[in-house]
Formats: sequence, C-alpha cells, structure tokens
Amino acid sequence: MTAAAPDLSFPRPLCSVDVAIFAAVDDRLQLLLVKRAETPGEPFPGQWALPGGFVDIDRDRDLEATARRKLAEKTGVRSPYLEQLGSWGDSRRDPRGWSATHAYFALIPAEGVTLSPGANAVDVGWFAVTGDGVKPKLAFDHGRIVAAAVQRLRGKVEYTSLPVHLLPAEFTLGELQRVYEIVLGRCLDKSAFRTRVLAADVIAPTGQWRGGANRPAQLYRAKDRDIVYFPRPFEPRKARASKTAR
Amino acid sequence: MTAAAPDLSFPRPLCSVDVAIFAAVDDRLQLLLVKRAETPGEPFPGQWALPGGFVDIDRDRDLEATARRKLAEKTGVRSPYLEQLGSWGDSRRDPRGWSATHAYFALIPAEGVTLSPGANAVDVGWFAVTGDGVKPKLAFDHGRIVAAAVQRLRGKVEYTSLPVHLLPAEFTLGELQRVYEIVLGRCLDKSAFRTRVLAADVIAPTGQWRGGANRPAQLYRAKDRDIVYFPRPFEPRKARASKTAR
DNA sequence: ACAATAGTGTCTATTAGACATTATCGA
DNA sequence: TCGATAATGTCTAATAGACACTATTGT
Repeated sequence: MTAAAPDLSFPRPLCSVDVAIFAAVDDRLQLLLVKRAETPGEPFPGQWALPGGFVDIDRDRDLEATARRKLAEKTGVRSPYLEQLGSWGDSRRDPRGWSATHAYFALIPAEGVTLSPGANAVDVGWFAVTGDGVKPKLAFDHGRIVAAAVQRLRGKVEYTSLPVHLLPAEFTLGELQRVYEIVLGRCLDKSAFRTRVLAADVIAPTGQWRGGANRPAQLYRAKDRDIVYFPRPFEPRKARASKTAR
Repeated sequence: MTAAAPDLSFPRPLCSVDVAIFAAVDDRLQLLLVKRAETPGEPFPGQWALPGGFVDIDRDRDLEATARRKLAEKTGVRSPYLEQLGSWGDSRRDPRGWSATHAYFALIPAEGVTLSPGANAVDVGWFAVTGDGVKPKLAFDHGRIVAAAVQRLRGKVEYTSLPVHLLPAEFTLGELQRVYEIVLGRCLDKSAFRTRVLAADVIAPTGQWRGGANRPAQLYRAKDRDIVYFPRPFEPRKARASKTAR
C-alpha cells in the first residue's frame, strides 16, 4: 500500500533569477540592462530591467545555472565572476502575483563582449552607474536590487581583489589601479596600492611586458579565480600639511 | 477587449524559507534545530533540520515575514537580529521536486527563551556548533546551509558588532567580550577589546552597575540595533618574547 | 588581607599612506 | 632631450596588541 502523500497543491510563488552584470566600459562602471518587450499582458512593457527570467525546472539544474544562462544569452560570457546577491520576494513586486527572485551579480571584462538582446528583450545596453543606481527607472523592484548590488560591489572593492574580474586575463598594475579607482570613484596612492596588492599575493607577473610611449609595464595575471580579502580596507588619511604650500 | 495574458502555467519550483537561529547557551555557540515529524510521505522523517517551511502567500507579505513567523513559532522571540544568508535551489535538494529555499540567520539572546516545537515538528533543541556545523546529519541540504551560516557569523564577528545581539538588553563589557570569544573560539586581549568596542561607538553606558563579589562593572546597552563595522578585523599578533621566560 | 574582576596606562612593532626619487621606454 | 608612465624608497602618523598596573567590591 502507498502512504498518503502530503498535499503540495497549495499556490506557489513565481520563482525567477535576475543578474546585475557590471563592467568597466569607457572608463566608467556600467551596468547591463535589457529593454522589456511590448507584448500585451507582459508587465512593465518597454521598460529597462535587469536581465533575468523564470527558473526553467527542466533546463536549469540549479539557481546559478539560470543566472549563467541569462548571462551567456546577453553577453556570450561563460566564466564570469558570479556571486549571489540576495533574494527579494513579496506579494507586490510583480503584478502577476506573489513572486520571489534570486539576484546574482557578475563582473565581466568589457573587452570583446558583444551584446545581444536574446529572447524576451528588444534591446540591451550598458548604463553608467551614478550614485547607487542608474538613470532610467527600472521595471519591478529592480531599482532596489541594483542599489544593493552597487553597494555590495563598492563595499567589497574596499577590501578585496574583486576588480581583477573586470579586466582581461593579462593586465598591468596601472590598469588594475585604474579599475579600482573607477569603482571607488576616488584616486588611490600608487605606492600604497602596489604594496597592498602585491602583498595580498593575488596576481603573478607573466614575464611579459607591455610597451608604449614610455617605460614598459610588467604584465600580471590573476592567481586565483577566487576573491581575496585584504587584511584592511583602503583608508585614506587626512591630507598632510603640504610643504609646498600653494 | 482584453489582451491575451502570457501563459504562467509552467511548473514552478517549491519556495521555502529556513532560519539558522544562533544563541550563546551555556557558554557555547548553539544552533536551534527541529525534529521533523514521522508523517508518512514527508521527506526526512524524524531527522533534525533547520526551522522553516513553505512560503504562505496568503499570510506572508514577504520572505522576511516567513522567517519571522518561523522564528516566533519556535522561540517566541519577535525582534531578533535577522539577516538574509542566501538561497539554495536545485532539482535534488527536496525529493518532492525542484525547490528553492531562502535562508536567513538570526541571533537571539539565550536568556528567557522557551522553545516550542510548534506545528510540523515533534521536538526542538539547541545544538552546540562544532567546527563548521553541528553533530547530527541534517535533513535536505541543511548541512551546507548551516556551514554557510557559521562561516558568515564567524567572519562578521571579526570586524563587526554583531555579537551584541546574542546578549540581553543590558550587559557588561566583560560579558560582551565573552560572547566574542565564544563565537571566535579564541581569547581576546581585554584592553584592546575595550578600546575597539568603545571607539566603535556601538554601546552606551546605562549609568547602572552590576555588583558581585568584586569590583562592580558598568552596564552598557547597544546603541543601534543595526550592525556596526570596525575599521579593521581583530588581528592577533605574534607573541612577543616573554620577559619572564618560563 | 585576600581573591576576583573591572578598568587604565605604557610601550612598541607594524603598517599604510604621502610624497619624492629613480628607471626606462618612444619620439 | 623631453614627456610620460613604471617602479621603488623614505618618512611619519596612527594604531592595535601585549602586558603591567591600579581600582573597587565582598568575604
């Protein structure tokens, strides 16, 4: 005889995944957004939103797979830095009913990425991050999700090696410092920066050099794909009394 | 005329919330677990698990509400420190089908908490955290969720004021230091600890004193309910060469 | 007086930022 | 030689930990 299986027919929330994809494009921190189709009945038609969609329980083995699928659809990138950001679920964020979304955030190198809208979207584009968000008003509650993503990114950049994932495989220390400055929105001291990063043992010289109209720079490569934590955050000191007062 | 609403009838994952509830009980960091009922058809009958359950879209206005409901059911505590931990979703974690759970972690003062199994559970209890987890093998993938919760807690304790939430409203600096040591599993220097905590401006003296068989201690109260970040983590130095060599 | 814990003071190694200096390339 | 950027060195303020010392209660 078969035991009576408990009832699972109660209503379930909708279950989706959204991804906040960041890159350093044109010397600015930018976020990838997609424009929603104008299909009748679709919520927020024509509005910009994070790339995302419902979990497909036949195709996606887990939540991260859904996130990777969305990322690959829009950017073609297959091995980004991908981190879970959090989840947002309530009765009102989606007019179609109680819904919960699992948000991820990704960092990708801007170089060599070609955007494509994919299905469900009519347009894709990079949007400069200003303050805690982005210019256009976003669909759903994506505004607050983006704010959380930006805060998490900025916060972690203060004390981790995260920004290496915004660069291609090989890069110079100068370029690395530049991405840090782009994300943080402030300048860093070169000497202190180099000491920190090299002491953290996150990057290794490739032995190659990048030449230009100046002294060539050592090329480096990220050591681990993982994130490394600095012992302390960047802490700008008060400006010292300048000797050359002017 | 009505626009054709898009089809929402595709299968949805199950959606649940689980809560890792920590307290400092008997001078040890402990985790609250519930024993699952032996109801036929229920997965993992009789096994220990995190308190949790399906989102009830009629009762719960959002995910956090589900977490609070579970917490109150088991402990009666209504205003804990509650933080989202992450989400886990895949096709195999629940034998009943593709399921995603939203995990939270909570810190509560051990004092004055009375446990009750509530519905769906036949027993509740505190389990000492050892290493990254807890003795019994847990239901579902709760083992890895607990590991993530413990790591997050330990990590944050290094550089935040989190442990105040493991204490009752009023406490002495000695007691606060003790909870830090319980969670971190190592001793801290009294002087350094006091300087740090007081400089962080997270607690305020109440004006009251706690007496005993020794010099009375100033009572403090947490200033904000929120978490405060220390400028740097606790960093134990190498032991200095002892003058009294023996 | 003594045990026990609270609370303070001093010393020092370490560090990271500020800033100056040197190095190395192309034009 | 010059401009530009890379790489390194020096100085110093700040700090956190180690550890000793003092303070205040009950017994």
